[in-house]
Amino acid sequence: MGNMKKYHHGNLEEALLTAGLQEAKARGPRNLGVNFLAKAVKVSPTAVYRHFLSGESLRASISQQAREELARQMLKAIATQTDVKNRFRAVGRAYINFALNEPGLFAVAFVACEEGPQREDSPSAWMVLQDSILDICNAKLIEASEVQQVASFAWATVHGFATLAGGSDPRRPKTNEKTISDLLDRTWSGIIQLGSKNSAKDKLGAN
Amino acid sequence: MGNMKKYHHGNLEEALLTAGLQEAKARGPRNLGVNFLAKAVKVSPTAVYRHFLSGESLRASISQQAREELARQMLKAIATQTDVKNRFRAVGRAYINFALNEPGLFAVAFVACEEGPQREDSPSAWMVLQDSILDICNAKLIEASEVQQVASFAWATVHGFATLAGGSDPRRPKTNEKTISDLLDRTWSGIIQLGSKNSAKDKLGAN
DNA sequence: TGTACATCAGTGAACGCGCGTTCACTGATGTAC
DNA sequence: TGTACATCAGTGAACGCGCGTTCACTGATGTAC
Repeated sequence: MGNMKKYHHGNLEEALLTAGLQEAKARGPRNLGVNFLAKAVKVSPTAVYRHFLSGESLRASISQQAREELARQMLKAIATQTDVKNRFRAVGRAYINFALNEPGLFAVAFVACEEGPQREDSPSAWMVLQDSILDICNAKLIEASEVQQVASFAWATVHGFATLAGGSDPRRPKTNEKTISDLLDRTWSGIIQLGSKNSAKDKLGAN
Repeated sequence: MGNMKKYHHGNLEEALLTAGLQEAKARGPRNLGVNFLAKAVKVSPTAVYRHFLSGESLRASISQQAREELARQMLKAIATQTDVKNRFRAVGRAYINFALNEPGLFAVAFVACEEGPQREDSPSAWMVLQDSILDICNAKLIEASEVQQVASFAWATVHGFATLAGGSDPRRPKTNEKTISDLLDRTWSGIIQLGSKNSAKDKLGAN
């Protein structure tokens, strides 16, 4: 078997997703269509519809896999860190590194899909990031009421930098160590602000 | 004249851009092609090539106009503010408001164009934001050496939030006043960090 | 243990569509004499 | 002031292409008896 030409493919669904991810790595979201991917896997376009409702849902699945790959890299980066602050930095850095090292995958991960995936992301990049914020809360550096706001802020900063730095704009930010480290420093400052929101209120006046 | 059917259109270039922006407002980047826009302006597709080298360069021009509209709204928002901090907040808020109020235009403004525009953005959203950071520097709240880093950080945060909040992700951040205000507070904290980088270094140890 | 048959996972040809772009052309405009 | 002509800005038909999707089909697989 193995190299025998088989009529039945074996695991076409997985093969399509793999081909999609490979193409995403190489060229981004441009070619993630039914005909293209069917050709890549040496299968007729019709066969795709045995495994996906439509081209759009195939794309949604590929996009989800890209997000999950991002989440895995974030988990891997966080694994070795114990300190709350370092855990957050590791998450942020992994997010940014993913965007810089795999711009195609990153773009595909966040293309606007008409159709959402039917299962939840697992692991979920958003959850990994939020968990790192919850850790900060557990360490009493922020309050429970702040968690959502902080998560939005942190996510926005990291995602924005990743998007801009990985883009084609001539004004795009530098991507050296210093810039990224500085960005995470400033993000950390924004997260804990002036200790906590309450103490900030006490120490400062209005505005 | 006026409602007379003219063979010569008059100002087809401008008409194409206007139609493109209108379509961008309504439906985003999906339909900004030669055939579609030619039809919208009631002109044969070929006529487009009298004014643009290719469909791609037409798209690049539309995208540029969208960015310039963003920049104008930022300028308008900043006009009434004198305080450095409020000027920055106004810029950031205008950026976010634009993304929320005109998601189509915002998406078009930042689509990855293969081909860059031939003239510089004018006004340029990036420059407006950077100018607001320079103001902060002039007010001695940050140092000249920090300006680029701060600009990257501020841009990333605001752009990231705008992108995520305007997207379709079910986890997307809330877009109420409180969330946005909090985001700008935290961004401000990150900008000025602990007063200035030097004083921070003095007060804190390594890491 | 072998055979009949339902089910499943593919094939291959064809569809209509919109895309960007080209061609040879023609109607309108403006300028030189 | 009128006419001839170059130039410019459009027309309309046609290209090849890749897209998503459908159709009637056939080869392979697995299960019942």
